[in-house]
Amino acid sequence: MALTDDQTVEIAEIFRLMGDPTRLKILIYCLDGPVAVGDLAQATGASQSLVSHHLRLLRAARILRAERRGKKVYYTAADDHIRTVVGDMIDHVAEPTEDGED
Amino acid sequence: MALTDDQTVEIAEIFRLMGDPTRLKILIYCLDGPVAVGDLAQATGASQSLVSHHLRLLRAARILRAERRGKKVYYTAADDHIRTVVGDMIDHVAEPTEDGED
DNA sequence: TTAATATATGAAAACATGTTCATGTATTAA
DNA sequence: TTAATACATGAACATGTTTTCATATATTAA
Repeated sequence: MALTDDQTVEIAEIFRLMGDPTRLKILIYCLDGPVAVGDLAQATGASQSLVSHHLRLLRAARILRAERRGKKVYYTAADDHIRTVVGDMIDHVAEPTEDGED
Repeated sequence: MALTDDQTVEIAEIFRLMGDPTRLKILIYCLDGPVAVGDLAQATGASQSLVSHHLRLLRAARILRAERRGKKVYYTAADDHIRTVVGDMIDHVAEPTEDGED
């Protein structure tokens, strides 16, 4: 399968956003269902401000989607592709390597 | 599934490495079989030096593996998890979004 | 050995990113 | 309106990353 240059850059951008530990933690917490910003800050141990900054990037890239309910804003994974990619990577790290070089 | 902090950081590191366009191009070219460094430089349009620098990072993270044959060094994807993750992401970009927000 | 080819590497320049702090906006309740 | 809660954002600092350039190492051939 051949990708255009734009598509490659687009994919790289998504991987890049997943490539920061704080942001990845936020993303993983949002995989199973909507989580409020405050709860994400608590769960990750990051400041509310930092979580908001990261959420903005994840939202802009359509990795997460936001939904306001009253005072709180809840974030969820945008689609199942995201869930699958992260799930595969978790398998990659959890399982032993093919060639036994662990 | 709960991940340790170390595992999260490890996964983020792999995503981060996939998150640069030049590096991702190199990785994608290596998915289907061994490719020599010079050919990667030609295919990506990057300098030989830059390709080598990126290859070192991808090799160190066990995303790619190197194999020398004579004067040339060939690089391939280290295992099928990598192929799957990149494949899923290609699907993610190639296919329309679930909610039609395209 | 010398020359030619192929790849790797160290240092520096140019650029990008994560984080904090202070402050701004939105929502609800009194 | 005022106060309280929840989240968002701009500016600045600190740190990290990508890229280039020059040079080094490895392999083969003459």
